Amino acid sequence: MTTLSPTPTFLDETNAERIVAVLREDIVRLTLKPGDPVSESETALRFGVSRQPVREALIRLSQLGLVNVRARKATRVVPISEKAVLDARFVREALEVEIMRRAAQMATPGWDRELRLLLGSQEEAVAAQDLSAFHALDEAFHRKIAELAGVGFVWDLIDAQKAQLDRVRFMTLDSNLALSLEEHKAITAAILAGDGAKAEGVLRKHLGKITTHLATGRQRFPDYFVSR
Amino acid sequence: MTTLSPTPTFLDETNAERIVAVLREDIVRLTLKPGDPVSESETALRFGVSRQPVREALIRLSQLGLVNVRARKATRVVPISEKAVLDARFVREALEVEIMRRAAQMATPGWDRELRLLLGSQEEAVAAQDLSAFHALDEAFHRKIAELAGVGFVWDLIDAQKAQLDRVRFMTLDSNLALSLEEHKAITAAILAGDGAKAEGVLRKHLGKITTHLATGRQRFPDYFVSR
DNA sequence: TGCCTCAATCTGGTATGGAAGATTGCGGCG
DNA sequence: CGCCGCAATCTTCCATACCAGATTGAGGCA
Repeated sequence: MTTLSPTPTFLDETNAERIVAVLREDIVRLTLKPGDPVSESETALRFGVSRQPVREALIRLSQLGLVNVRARKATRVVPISEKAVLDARFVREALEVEIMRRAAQMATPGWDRELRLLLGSQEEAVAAQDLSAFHALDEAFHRKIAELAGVGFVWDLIDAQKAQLDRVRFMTLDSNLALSLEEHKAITAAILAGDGAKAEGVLRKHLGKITTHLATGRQRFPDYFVSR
Repeated sequence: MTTLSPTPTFLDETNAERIVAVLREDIVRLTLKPGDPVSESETALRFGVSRQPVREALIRLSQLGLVNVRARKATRVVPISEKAVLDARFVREALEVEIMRRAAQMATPGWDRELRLLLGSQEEAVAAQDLSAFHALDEAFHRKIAELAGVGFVWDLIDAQKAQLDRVRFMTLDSNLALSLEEHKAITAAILAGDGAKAEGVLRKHLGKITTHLATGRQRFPDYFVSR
């Protein structure tokens, strides 16, 4: 039974916001499976609140494309759609390519330390084969580059897209951490060298892996996908 | 007094959705000015509904970055922030550059007719100096390219960003329609010729105009902007 | 057996009232 | 005159009740 943290009442965080965070995690990690119904009243019971904050959380999640809310029809976790995933990839790639270009232009020697720090932590995660740690560090790495390039805001958008992509990633439990780390290193080197085109090329390949994950994921969990 | 269309009840469109559309337009067209309070109860009275659908509309608008909803503080139209506008431009440019590249790669002779049709309508709007018609056609043109490139979905994201940009545009009443039309023609030609780099170049310049609008807008309406 | 009908029960959308924190303005005091 | 405190009034957030359409399942009929 998930209950809302009664103690911290973190700043002014509202119930609805906490519910969004929990449900989003449930959906991305496939605890709530694609197609599962997410009833307002049941969810309200689960969190020990009324329907209202749940309802508002679902509105937010629907804007993230994670649930499908229609009048007088059951709200459901949206099935994974190949098109939606590829669209999300398109958006992420477009945004992050531009970030890479900008980062390569702006790079200063001072960046070296910050990036190598993150790469070091990734080394450890790879050595320990700690998937979830690496996943978190992966995100931190990409976000850090955006922040260094002065467009940290953009990462919030990418994060929204990533929800679609992460569901696929969690289906396949992408495990080639060493390769990802190598690509991160290549990206870092290209940026520090001011070679935007190189960074762009590596990034596109880096992100392209989602297509193979998509195929294997679809094979392993066909009923998580929208029929076509 | 704005009242909700009582007749159509368009499909299953909900009150909250209609309110979103109206308020968004009010904000983008500066009928609701940056900093203006948008009270739940007053807005409910205005639309002749209860506070609940208004509240949900405000949640959606806050996710679009148009209003600022905080617990127990007055909800207000977010002031225009130079950074937010430039961020929105960054996002739009990144996405649309990628669309242009893709469009140039995929272009077929069949596209010619569709695009020239829109350009023709724009000619008329320019001749009539009909700003709002041109504005609508401008959006239709960019959206059409995205659709032709098979990524119409992406335009929904751009549309969300455009809300920030359009507020500035409405402040300055950008009137150099002829120049915009010329750029549209250049973009069309580049795409049909398969010259992605050329299309990208023109587009970047096309979108770059926002910076001058930002300057003049800030000069004319300083109190619409966030202080810094 | 198979299908059709209808009622019980589900769904999300809306209305309303109350609660607690924020804001505001007035009145008293130094 | 200026400042402080408090009460009236605002705000959003949440709980509860009700509504109409959708779904479902059981029962009756052919």
